[in-house]
Amino acid sequence: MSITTVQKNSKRSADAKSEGDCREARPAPRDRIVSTACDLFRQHGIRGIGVDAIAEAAETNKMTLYRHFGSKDDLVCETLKFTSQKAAAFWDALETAHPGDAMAQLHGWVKARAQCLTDEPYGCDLANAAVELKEQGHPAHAVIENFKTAQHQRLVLLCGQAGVPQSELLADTLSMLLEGARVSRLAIGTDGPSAHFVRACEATIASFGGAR
Amino acid sequence: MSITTVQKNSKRSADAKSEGDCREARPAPRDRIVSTACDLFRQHGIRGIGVDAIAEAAETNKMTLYRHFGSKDDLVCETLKFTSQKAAAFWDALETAHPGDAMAQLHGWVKARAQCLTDEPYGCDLANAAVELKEQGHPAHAVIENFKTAQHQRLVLLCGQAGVPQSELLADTLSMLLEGARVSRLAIGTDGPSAHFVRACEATIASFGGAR
DNA sequence: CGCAATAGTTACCGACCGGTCACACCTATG
DNA sequence: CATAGGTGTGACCGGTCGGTAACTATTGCG
Repeated sequence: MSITTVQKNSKRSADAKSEGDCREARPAPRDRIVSTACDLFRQHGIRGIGVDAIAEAAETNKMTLYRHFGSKDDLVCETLKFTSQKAAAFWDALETAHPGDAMAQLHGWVKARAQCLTDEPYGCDLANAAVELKEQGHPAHAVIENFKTAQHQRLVLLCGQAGVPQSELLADTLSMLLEGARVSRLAIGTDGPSAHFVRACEATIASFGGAR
Repeated sequence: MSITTVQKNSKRSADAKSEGDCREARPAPRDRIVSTACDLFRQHGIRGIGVDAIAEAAETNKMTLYRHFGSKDDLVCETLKFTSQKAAAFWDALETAHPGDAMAQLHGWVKARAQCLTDEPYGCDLANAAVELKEQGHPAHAVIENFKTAQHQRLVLLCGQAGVPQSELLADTLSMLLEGARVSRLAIGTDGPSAHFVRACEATIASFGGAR
């Protein structure tokens, strides 16, 4: 029970004097909260973790949390935006890895997404939030829709640049394959359909004339 | 507030005398609870609705609910089994619609699933439960895994009967397409990739040599 | 009829939830 | 040194949650 309370207060004053320069100066409370909330929402679900537990895990307290975020829903939105921003870097890395070669980028997309499937078996935070937050008009829905639409548009663009005929249908297919692989991975595990995500994607791309 | 409390108690005694035979004798409490819980879990999420609200919506009370189900988790499992059983009837209907013609059944599967996408925009109850219930060892996970595995095996069998080469990969692909279409439909709406679910499936089947 | 099983009612419990308050604390800057 | 702003602390609030107890009402069946 009390194991979770490891090291909390008077950390700055004590450590700053005893350990001297223990740099890597830990992030500001707000950043710690967002990052920690991200993890805990993933582990327990948005409804499955309380703001008090989040604050404690972030080595701060509920009052500070509410000074930075107006409500739990607000915090949820910020964590989803946080995840979205990290996803944006993925596309940049893809382009620098295969500059100018859209088809190679497409195959790289498949490979990278397959890696995500094994590295992050919890699925997509945004999609999971969409499943969990049924309340109509919840502010998170806008964040989710923007993110998912943007991700899909990037894929549509990539398929178009690769010169594939019916590029939009290919992008739709690949989007559904990824989304389905993630939820299948979560529901049945590694031995389900998601095991053949790469083969399915490659076969699909080839059937669209992407072999050349 | 009190609008929800429409007609509750002394229904049997009063109505039986006044209205005479108002048959269609409403289901037993247990069945009403399971059916109602199914709907409410869909609308608000499993964690988003309380047992008290479920009992009231089922025109009974919490005490009766707990006489039939050991806990809320138990009720959750029963509702998931209930949904699973209804899904089994789907496959029978598919076979009677196209007896002996596996390829026609496969195309019928696509069509029927597309219909589900528009009729039931909330996605798959079992998959949603898998997303929402993160607790390790939750009894629902076994129900979900059994159901998803069984559904996929039926599809594998169907693809095999249709004489498609690489039938298992085709089944995997179609499974992921369906699962992805449902979550995409839920996250982005009707204009997302799920809009082209049928075209994606048909193109996939054709590319596997299923056109003959 | 009389009995047993099922169902309804009310109240209650402890735990936890999101959110707020008042107040003490620390640290950087002037 | 003094001041101000961000931070930590603990108590508190009303509400809701899952689950239980005790008692009454109703029903079906021998």
